Amino acid sequence: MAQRVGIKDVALAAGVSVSTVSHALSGKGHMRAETRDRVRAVAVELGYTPNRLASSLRQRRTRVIGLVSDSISTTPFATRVVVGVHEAASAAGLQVMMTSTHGDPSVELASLELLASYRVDGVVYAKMFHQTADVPAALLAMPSVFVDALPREPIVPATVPDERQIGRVGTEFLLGQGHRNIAHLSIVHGGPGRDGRVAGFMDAMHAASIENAEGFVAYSDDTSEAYARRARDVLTASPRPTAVFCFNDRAAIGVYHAAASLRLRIPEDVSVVGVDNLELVAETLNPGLTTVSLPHFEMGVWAVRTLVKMIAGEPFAGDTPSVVFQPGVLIERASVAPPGPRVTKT
Amino acid sequence: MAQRVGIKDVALAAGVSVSTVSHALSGKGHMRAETRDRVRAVAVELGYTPNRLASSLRQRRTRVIGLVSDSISTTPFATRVVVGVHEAASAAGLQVMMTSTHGDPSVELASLELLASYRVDGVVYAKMFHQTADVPAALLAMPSVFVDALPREPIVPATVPDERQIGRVGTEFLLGQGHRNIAHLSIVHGGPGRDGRVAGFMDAMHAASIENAEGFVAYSDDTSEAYARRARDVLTASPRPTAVFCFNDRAAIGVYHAAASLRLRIPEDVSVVGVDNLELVAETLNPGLTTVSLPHFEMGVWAVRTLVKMIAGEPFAGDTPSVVFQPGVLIERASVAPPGPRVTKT
DNA sequence: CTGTTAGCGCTTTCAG
DNA sequence: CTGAAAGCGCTAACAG
Repeated sequence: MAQRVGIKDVALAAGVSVSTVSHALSGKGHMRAETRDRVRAVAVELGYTPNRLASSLRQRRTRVIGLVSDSISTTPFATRVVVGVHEAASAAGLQVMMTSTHGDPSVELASLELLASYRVDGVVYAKMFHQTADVPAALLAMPSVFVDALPREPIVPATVPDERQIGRVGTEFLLGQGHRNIAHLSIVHGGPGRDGRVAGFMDAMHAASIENAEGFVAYSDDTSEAYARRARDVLTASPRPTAVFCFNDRAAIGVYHAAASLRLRIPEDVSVVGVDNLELVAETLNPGLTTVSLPHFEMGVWAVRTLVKMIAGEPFAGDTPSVVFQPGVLIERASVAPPGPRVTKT
Repeated sequence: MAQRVGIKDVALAAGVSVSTVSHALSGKGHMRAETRDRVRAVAVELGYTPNRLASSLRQRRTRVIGLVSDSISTTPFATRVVVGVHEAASAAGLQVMMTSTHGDPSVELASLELLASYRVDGVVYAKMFHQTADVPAALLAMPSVFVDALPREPIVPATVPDERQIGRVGTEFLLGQGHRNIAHLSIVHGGPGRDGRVAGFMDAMHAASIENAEGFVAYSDDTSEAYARRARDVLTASPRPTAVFCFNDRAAIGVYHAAASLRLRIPEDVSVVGVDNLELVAETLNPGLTTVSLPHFEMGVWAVRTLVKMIAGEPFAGDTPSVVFQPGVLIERASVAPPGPRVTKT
């Protein structure tokens, strides 16, 4: 059933040796164009499908990379890095074998060993929330790249979102619209994401000569209900902020709910900016949510591109730019307007 | 760098032959337990990672399956089948190589050939919207299963959502709450999804002895704006429906928007049920959307399970149950309430 | 420019 | 119960 015709059959049919067929098909070495074309013609005629197992075995290179992540779907982010990885891999002529570890170290180890047994050329090791992580020993045996995680030891290249820039971009947009009394609804659970965005918020506020910006940040648990409650506090402060920059889109949903219950209109009474660009959410919200898009797709692409270089033998030195920070980009929708005298909208 | 130790090294270190190592590791054939254990111990001690390329080449079986879909991310559905496929594959000891065709037949062909060259044991061929599709010739050479698509020729097993049941379930829930004047907001573009759900709607209405149910269905284009417009028509009809069953969650969003602009409260003035269970959306909506979940995960699981059987040699006869219809399940949130005298909610 | 030959690392009869 | 040997299908020296 499966491809019966092998390189031998092609050789036979074309009246040449197998090595000639191999050369003709791979284009390596020089040979008479005529022979090459004839061989190729015979190959397609016979419906020859080269056996990559055999060739990989021989060449010690599979053109397959592994993608191990702690989740392939808990969040839309995961999907975006997966897509980025696949697109870049496909562009580089690589296939990808993906495994999901559910965050379990023992299945992670098993996954890595499995990938090793398939002799993948390298692996992309992705986390779904920006964090610092140990480098699994099994990874050291092959080229690998971290995504959305910083290796505790700088022995593996990595890419993460530029959280600080993200905080700055979101805040600056609000500032640019004329807001000055801007609250930042963040999360209590610390980490690179929270800390970076808070820092970016401060940067922007300070740059705009707004003092005591620390006083404008509120901390909440990362659940819709908690956000809604905390947002209510924020929106009932006095003077009431004219805008709130949210840690993520979920927090923004909380602000929408709180605003609705307080009969505050968005964006007339309060502007809101999120982070994540969960498109489904941002577009469902009424009005649409202006938000900073996280660079998940880009991280996936960068990861396989650098992996490709490593596979090609470009050495990774722990001191060359081993981590790149990907910027976020602001996606403008309708949840922001200048502050001040109420603007009427239809 | 990559695993240097081969079966030979293990044999040498254990003082046995390679074939003994092979047997010891695979557990095939009988041998003294002592020898077997010693060999195994040596293997782990040496950090031996069997080379699956070699074994696959020899055994003519890779334990890898292909997953080709027209998109891996346009919709959250895609992700759910991908997850289902991965979970089931992993449970069956299979790896998966995924390729995305972007709906382009030529890249589809290339993908299929690539998978064939890697000698995958079978392939799951998935579409992201329920449809009927031709069977690519390249698929015939290996075991394969269709997902979310019916093959035009019944030569490949397939699984699709039971659209009619889905239509029925959504409608019956509303009926069960006491609604009788129920509108169905559907799409103008025909297909198994639309037709099935409309039919299910009719089934339920007729079973409840409600006549002229056809009159209750409205057709819209599948965009948020169009849905909102059409929903407005529906909600301004007289008598005004007390509930609307939507073709999908996007349509439900349209109803929410229309209701908001008409100052109708959900669920007090109008109940709404969607289809898809886009969780992000359903939970963002205020109140949460009650909706029928589509069986994408289940389809992915079913697909690899039947693929596994086919690979095992269980023949596929075109007349055995070659297509299975997966039911949807109703996910209850807050967008439905009994009709009638207005219920007050805090 | 083309053919011969020796493996890549493993599994599997078939002997011993 | 264990080992020797043949090969899975391909590539890469090396000859011719």
